[in-house]
Amino acid sequence: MSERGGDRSLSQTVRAQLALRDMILAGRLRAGERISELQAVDITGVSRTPVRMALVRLEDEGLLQAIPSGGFMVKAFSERDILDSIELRGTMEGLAARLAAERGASARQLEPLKECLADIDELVQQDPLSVEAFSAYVALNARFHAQLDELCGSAPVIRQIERVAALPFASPSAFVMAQSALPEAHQILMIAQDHHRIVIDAIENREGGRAEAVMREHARLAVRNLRLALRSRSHLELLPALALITQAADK
Amino acid sequence: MSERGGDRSLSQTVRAQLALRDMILAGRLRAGERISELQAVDITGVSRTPVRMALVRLEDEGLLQAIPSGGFMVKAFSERDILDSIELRGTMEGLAARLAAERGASARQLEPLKECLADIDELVQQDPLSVEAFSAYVALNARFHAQLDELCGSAPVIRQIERVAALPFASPSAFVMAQSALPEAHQILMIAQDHHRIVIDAIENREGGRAEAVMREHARLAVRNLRLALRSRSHLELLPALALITQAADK
DNA sequence: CCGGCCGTTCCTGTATACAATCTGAACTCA
DNA sequence: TGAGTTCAGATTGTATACAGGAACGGCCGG
Repeated sequence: MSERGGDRSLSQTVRAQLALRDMILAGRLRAGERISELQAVDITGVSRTPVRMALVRLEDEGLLQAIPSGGFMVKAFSERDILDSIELRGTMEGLAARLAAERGASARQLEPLKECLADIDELVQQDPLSVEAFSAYVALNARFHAQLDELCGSAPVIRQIERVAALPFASPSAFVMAQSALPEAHQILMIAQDHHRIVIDAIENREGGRAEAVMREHARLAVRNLRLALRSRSHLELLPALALITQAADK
Repeated sequence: MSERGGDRSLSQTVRAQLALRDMILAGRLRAGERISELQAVDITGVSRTPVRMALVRLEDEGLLQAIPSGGFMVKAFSERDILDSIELRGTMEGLAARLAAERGASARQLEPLKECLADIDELVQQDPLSVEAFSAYVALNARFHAQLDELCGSAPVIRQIERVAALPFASPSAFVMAQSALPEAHQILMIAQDHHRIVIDAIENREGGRAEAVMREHARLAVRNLRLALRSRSHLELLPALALITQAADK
């Protein structure tokens, strides 16, 4: 237990990146706060070179912001930034779905999607969903979205979707865990699953407009989840990403 | 003339980044080719640390691709990647225009846009457009798009648009210069300007759907430009970005 | 008492040395 | 002859030393 960063098979750069990201998401580095390289060295236990690399990577991941005079600070997000990021993801996933529909997807390509669909179906059948069920849903949901995005067959589109979804509050499953204690949870999950089913149907029938529209609306479920969670103030500790929100983001 | 990289006021990292990007865009580093740090040091004349930084930045700019075992290679793009990137930009600019329309833009905000519109009007009035006029158009067009994107008031949206437009073949003015010798040039420019006018009108009247649709179609003009230029095979030297296209992009 | 100037201190940007890993080729053995 | 192995070269990942510059505090002058 002499090394601090955990698994020694990872490169120092990746280790530093993970450690710093965890710190930021945990809210231990507050938004707007300048994060010096030396400080990051102390946190991560690696030397300045990989720390520097990790900071650059976190910057274009969107969690850090470069300071003109040099160095980085933790980026501040407004609530609106979050909503816009979700809308942005929905728009791009809508594009991906439309392209998939217009260009056609073979039965072979659709098969894993349908399997995923069935798995989720089975999951949401249980009426009182356990926390473990929510966890499983998050994983399956992520897989479904990834496979769906792949269907468009366009590397640039996939790349951009991944970039947006890398933000902790814009990923398809960002606020799923937050609803695990809400009464509306089960209903929302079933609606989400209906969207999943519809988009596959639309792609199968080459209905590009329908596929696009449903994916856009699908993303907006995340907004509903977020609003519900914020309103009921329940289990906010399940949303570490909210530490990044500032009431008045300077921008 | 002792220094190689040019302006000494820029940081070594930026200098290396510019030099390497120029080399790539000029096609002097072919797509798929591995680019070693030492080689980059030779090219740029700076030491390995800033070179490494520049390589990382060029990777998330999208021009380079990380090799699993370490290092980077010049990214290869298919013709379809280019078309998809343009569609992607159109989709996101459409989102920005829709948001601007839905959220409303004040007369004060719209004023610079209208000025830009008038400037372009004046430019496209000349019937045989000079090469200088095309250059001026590129600048004005870039300004118009930047201001339009800003109108949505959403930092995440603007950020993503900029990331896509950073690709040399996806920017709003990527293929304008290529048409400077085409007979259809003047007509296309006038159509583009009509799109500009329509989107402003739509935003002014809070017609979100119309604003979005016209921006999507507007981006597709770039596809037409590209196709025309490729078909006529004229002035391909005006399109340095095409050096990145490979017939069969390995992906 | 307040504002501007100067020095100190910390921080980032850059260069380079070292270590570990990967690549490639030649050589040997079945 | 072909495949496996081992060794050499090169290349990347990491650490650290050094230099330039910016932020901060104290001091002096008004």
